[in-house]
Amino acid sequence: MGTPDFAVPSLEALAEAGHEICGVFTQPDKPKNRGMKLQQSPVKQRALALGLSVYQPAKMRDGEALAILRELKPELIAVAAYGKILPTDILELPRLGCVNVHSSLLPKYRGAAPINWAILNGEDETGVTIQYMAEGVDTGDILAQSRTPIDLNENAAQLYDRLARMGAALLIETVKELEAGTAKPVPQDHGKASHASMLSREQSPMDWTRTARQLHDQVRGLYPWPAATAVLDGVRCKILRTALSGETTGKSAGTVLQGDKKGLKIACGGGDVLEVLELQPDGKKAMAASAFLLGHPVPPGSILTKQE
RNA sequence: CGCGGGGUGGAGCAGUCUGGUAGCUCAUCGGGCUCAUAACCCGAAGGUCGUCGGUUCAAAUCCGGCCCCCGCAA
Repeated sequence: MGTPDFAVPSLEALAEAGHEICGVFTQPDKPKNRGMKLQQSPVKQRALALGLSVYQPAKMRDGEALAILRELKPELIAVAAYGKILPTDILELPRLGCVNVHSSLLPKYRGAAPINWAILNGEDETGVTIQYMAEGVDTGDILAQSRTPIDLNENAAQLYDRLARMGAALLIETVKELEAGTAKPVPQDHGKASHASMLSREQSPMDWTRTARQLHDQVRGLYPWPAATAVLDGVRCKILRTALSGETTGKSAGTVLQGDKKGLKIACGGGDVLEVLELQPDGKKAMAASAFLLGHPVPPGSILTKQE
């Protein structure tokens, strides 16, 4: 059971490992994007390509999903970013249980957007966890965990891909242990739990009174959606990539220190300096900050303010 | 028919409303200056203005069709 790109490597890994996949559950096709065209989830697309049976129940609690699962008689249910909460009767159905691939080091960052929040909070390490599923979201016993450092310039999309692959590999190992009966579930330390809520566009506007590091983390953590944003020369831009210049300045936060073909440097809170490398104006493609500046002068001394 | 922005030398933009020699910044090439330079000065090359058709003496500009890119909303 899964829906977005994150779940695809796990699906592929299970298939490659030779497991019999009796059914793939994913969210129903939904109207998305320009034109509101109906769109299949990445998991559905991959599953169909693999010739697997796909099920897309609208609800998990109305008995329909349960009926399907009773028919399929799975030994194990593996879940990765499915986007639906499974009721107890489903959790108790498979002989080997229900396991979930979660992209954080549980009990930290339970919930919807663990990868983004790890970066937003400036963590230097994260990982993936395979857990038994319990009634509370991401509260189940831990079966396996794998850690990885977060590079200072890695963005959420890059980390997302890495963790998706790590998660898939760890899932396969864990399934092997479950089959062999050697798995050792460990309860979470609930006292250390934290929650990673869904992202929203309200987190996008950059507040230049924050430190360069905080803004850098915001840019990386919100990439590619909803993305950090700033207004330059009256144009709203997604700020896609930044760098910590390492310089310091006495100018007040939000002051443009340099805005030419060599780059765009802005004073942040605490006298730190953030360099904007790549951005995307509304209605345009992503471009280097220096390219944007050729047609949109942002002279040194200008003051950037937080967008409404 | 969800809402909206855009396609102009290699890059980013102006020009379109109020048709009449296609402009700016950067990059490129040549020359100069300099101990030197990614800096500065002089000069040059480079564009079927997305595409098809219409109106007109004349269309980047006005009208209509089509293609492509992107933001929002979901």
